[in-house]
Amino acid sequence: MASLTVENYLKAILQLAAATNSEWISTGQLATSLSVAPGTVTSMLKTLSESGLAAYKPYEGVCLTKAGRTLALRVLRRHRLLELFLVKTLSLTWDQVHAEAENMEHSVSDMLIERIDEYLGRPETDPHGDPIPSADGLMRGNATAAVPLSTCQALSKVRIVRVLNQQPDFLRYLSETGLEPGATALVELNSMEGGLISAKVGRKTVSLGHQAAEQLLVETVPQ
Amino acid sequence: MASLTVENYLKAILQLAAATNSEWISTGQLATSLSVAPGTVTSMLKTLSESGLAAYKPYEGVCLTKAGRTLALRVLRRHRLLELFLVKTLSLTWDQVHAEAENMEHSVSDMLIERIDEYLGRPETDPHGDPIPSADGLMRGNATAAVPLSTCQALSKVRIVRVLNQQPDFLRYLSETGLEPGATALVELNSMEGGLISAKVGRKTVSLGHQAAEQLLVETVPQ
DNA sequence: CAAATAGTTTTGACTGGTCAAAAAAACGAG
DNA sequence: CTCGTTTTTTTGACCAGTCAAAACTATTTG
Ligand SMILES: [Mn+2]
Ligand SMILES: [Mn+2]
Ligand SMILES: [Mn+2]
Ligand SMILES: [Mn+2]
Repeated sequence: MASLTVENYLKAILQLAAATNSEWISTGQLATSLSVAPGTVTSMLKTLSESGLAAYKPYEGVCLTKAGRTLALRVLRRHRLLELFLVKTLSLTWDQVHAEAENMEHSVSDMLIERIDEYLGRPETDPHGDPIPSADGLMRGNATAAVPLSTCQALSKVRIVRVLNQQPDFLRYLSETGLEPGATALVELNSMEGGLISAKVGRKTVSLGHQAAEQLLVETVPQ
Repeated sequence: MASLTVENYLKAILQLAAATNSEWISTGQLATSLSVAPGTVTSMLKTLSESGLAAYKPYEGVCLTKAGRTLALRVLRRHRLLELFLVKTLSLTWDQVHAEAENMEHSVSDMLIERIDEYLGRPETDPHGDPIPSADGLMRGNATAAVPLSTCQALSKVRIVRVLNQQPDFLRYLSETGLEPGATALVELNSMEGGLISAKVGRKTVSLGHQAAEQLLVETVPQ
């Protein structure tokens, strides 16, 4: 029903809102995120508003309605299930699946998504640790108390649960060093002054800048 | 590069040409096949012609160029590999996969298709027995001497290799009766006058009208 | 062969999505 | 507050894809 374009706008609004902890998103943020001219966004926001998918206040920004949020979550669900499916069945790597899912998310039926969900055993997170919205339109898994690796003290034992920066280069670097969701690491050093953090992963010790370590969400593991 | 619409037109031209054994396809045929107004087709044919994908002669019709044929075959390859992949991994039925692949065929990368091809073991035919164009742009498998079931004499033993009519209802009927590609059948009766043909499939005998039997391509099996 | 019919192209219009550049509004120092 | 900067909206234009209906060709058929 909703066009590919509308789906992309709604998903972008949802994700920007999540990333910035604020319901309202500005025209400019959307334009940047979608690589589109600001005027283009303005006109699309009017369209979304007219179709009841978003509330638009000129010069203030946009906010999803119930219906818009539901649709956005459905697209996000398709996206994340597809990512996991491609990793599981075809061994694509986690740095490849995003681009692939970005296109496919608009062209698979609900029936197919249900089959994929079933096949994967109703997973809760995608390959990047991002939560998969449930079939009934809820965003799950925001309960877990994950914190950025950059905030972890030396000697704490942690498990990586989510990666926020999903640039392919960064993801490949993480794969090389073993810092993937599910892996556990022992923090050996966290130096404010040096701006870096070292952790033992497997038998190797890897060091990351704070900037990078902020992008890794971990949960602490009882020793 | 080529839009979804262009891909659909090219694929339709290719398949109409195959179905009618003639390079040239009329505006009207395309309009029917794509469920679009004739005038719409005319203007798209000019576009295809300008981009070097097809040769268009007003009032005569259209014919794919080398480039157009290559692109059409790539789309068809994606379509058929996707169909088989969905059947194999998610147990979709052969009457469901066409609709699904019709949309997905435009949104999967060459890399993904290569992975699927590898995963499936470089298959030569899709779930309907249609040949899968090769990665280097050739239509394979036109060598086999398959004939319509309707032409088979009584007492001949045949293997079903391809189904031409792919209406979901028809396909489901075939599944019920076991007349799927790969299955063998023993022709018990082929009556011109009665206009029907009976064959033993497994332990059951099934009868088909000639119209339906024409849609089943078979190869004879040495007794 | 001419008239009727069938098929095709043209015309004019519309929608959805986009951009560049001009105009307007909001913001933030001083 | 007021001027200059940033952000947003408006304007006018464009492209792809589509339709309905009129105009035109081609093909039948009497
Ligand atoms: Mn997308
Ligand atoms: Mn993801
Ligand atoms: Mn298609
Ligand atoms: Mn098929």
